[in-house]
Amino acid sequence: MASPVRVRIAPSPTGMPHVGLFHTFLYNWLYARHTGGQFIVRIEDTDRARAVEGAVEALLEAIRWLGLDWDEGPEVGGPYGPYVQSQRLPLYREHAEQLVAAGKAYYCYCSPERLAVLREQQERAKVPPGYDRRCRYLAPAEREAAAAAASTPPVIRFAVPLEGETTFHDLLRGPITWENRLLDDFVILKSDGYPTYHLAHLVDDHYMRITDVLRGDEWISSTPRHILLYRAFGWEPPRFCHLAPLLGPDGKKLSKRHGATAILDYRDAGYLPEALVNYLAIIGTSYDPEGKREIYSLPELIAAFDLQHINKSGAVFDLRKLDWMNGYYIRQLRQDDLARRLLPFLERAGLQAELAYVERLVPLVQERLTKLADAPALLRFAFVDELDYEAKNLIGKGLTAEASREALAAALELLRDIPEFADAPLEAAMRQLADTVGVKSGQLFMILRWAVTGTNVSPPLFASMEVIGRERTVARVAEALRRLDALIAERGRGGS
RNA sequence: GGCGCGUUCGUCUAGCGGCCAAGGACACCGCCCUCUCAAGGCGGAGAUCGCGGGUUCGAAUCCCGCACGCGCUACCA
Repeated sequence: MASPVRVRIAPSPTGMPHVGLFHTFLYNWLYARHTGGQFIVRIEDTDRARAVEGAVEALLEAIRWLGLDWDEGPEVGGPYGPYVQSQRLPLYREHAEQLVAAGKAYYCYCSPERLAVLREQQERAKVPPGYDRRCRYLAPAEREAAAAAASTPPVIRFAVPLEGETTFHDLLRGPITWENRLLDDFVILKSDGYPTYHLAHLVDDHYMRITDVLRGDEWISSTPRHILLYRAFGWEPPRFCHLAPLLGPDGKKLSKRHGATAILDYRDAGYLPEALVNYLAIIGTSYDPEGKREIYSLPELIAAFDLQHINKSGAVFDLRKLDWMNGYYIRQLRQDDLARRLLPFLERAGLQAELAYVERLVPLVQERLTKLADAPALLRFAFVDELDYEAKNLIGKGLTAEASREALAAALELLRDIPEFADAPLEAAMRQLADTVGVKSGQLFMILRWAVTGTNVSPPLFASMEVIGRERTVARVAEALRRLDALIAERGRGGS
């Protein structure tokens, strides 16, 4: 390759960074890493009306959380900075005026009101909407009069060639041709002095030496304008690759109304960054020539990434597959690693614990978790002694209250006396006890499950007992016995 | 309306003229394992490759129409 690949992601800070952005982010990033090129982050904050406080910070935080990075951009700087467009304003004005001086752009004094009326008329007349180029043909005297009459500063519009067509080559889709007459004279510098995307991204891409633009396919129809602008400046355009969007379940472009789309929400819900990266990377493309493998570490993704295998059509973001993948990644984690990651989720649920204790809990839940945030519900019993359940649950399925009580009482004895209070011996002893008492082991176990964990869905019973220890187990079973006795007594008195 | 892009199981994908009466993954169903829930193992159902024409000995793969979906059509990106 002639020169190293330089790609960029150029988000506008108008909200919390979401999965769609990171899908595009990842493709750019992987492309840069695969080719040994550079990856740049540039903040496109030229829309002052839609700016959102904290969006840039959230973006950088999300990048770091996912385990990704950037070579040039905010915080790290670089040779072509600044990397925030609002800090480059003079550059854009200068270039817009340069085009005006060359007769390739012009000041437009039309008011928003006139433009609105114009658009309305065009809609009614069913003609393609677009600026009617009134200011393009103003004589010098008329221009002065218009300038004097205008209440706001003029915008600068690009003078699109009236005839001919513009073609560009898309890396994914081949040549795409547009008739110039379909393009109107778009604004490149707004009246507030800020550039529009069309001007700003292009000037920056040029000076930042961007070689490849991988962006959403909603930009396809704007690309001919960009090509025209590059030509007007006499610059060589970069290569373009327009990516299909991520879709919601309804087949429309993924957006907030589809539910959780902010990357950091996924972090807070207990998704692992490596799982999210893997899923985001895999969706819309493929890495395996056999078409079978889907689990890839970041280094493996970098090695396997290939522009040629990106799909041209939009892909539905499937939460269920992400869930599966997240659970898979959780299962692969080392115990101490999972424990460390679980800590904040337990804490947030009000379950305080030492890392060492959580490490002992991990084997109980590791293969049962889809998300880290699922852990507190499953492990609550290991932190809290007051269990909230109804006494009638202590009556075994198909058993009488009395028979259940007898089994529970016998189990309590056993728990007090058993020499080794551990998983295997406990299970063996309890099976034997069930036999001698005359209940099925499954019946006994469920009674004990309620007694010890307060639910009917829990981690394996005896391993759970071992972890919370003899003392707490015995106390809970004793408490269960009291509740069952109370229930039996109440029934004896004629209660239901 | 105009212009553009797209179209393989419910979803993500493999496929780049014969190896495809279309393979894998998620989800779903069944069986096994099993102290509940999971995990795991095995198996099943699921796409006449949007439709219609061509080209070819042969098309999911090439060409042309049509349909449908999505996108753009702002002093938003």
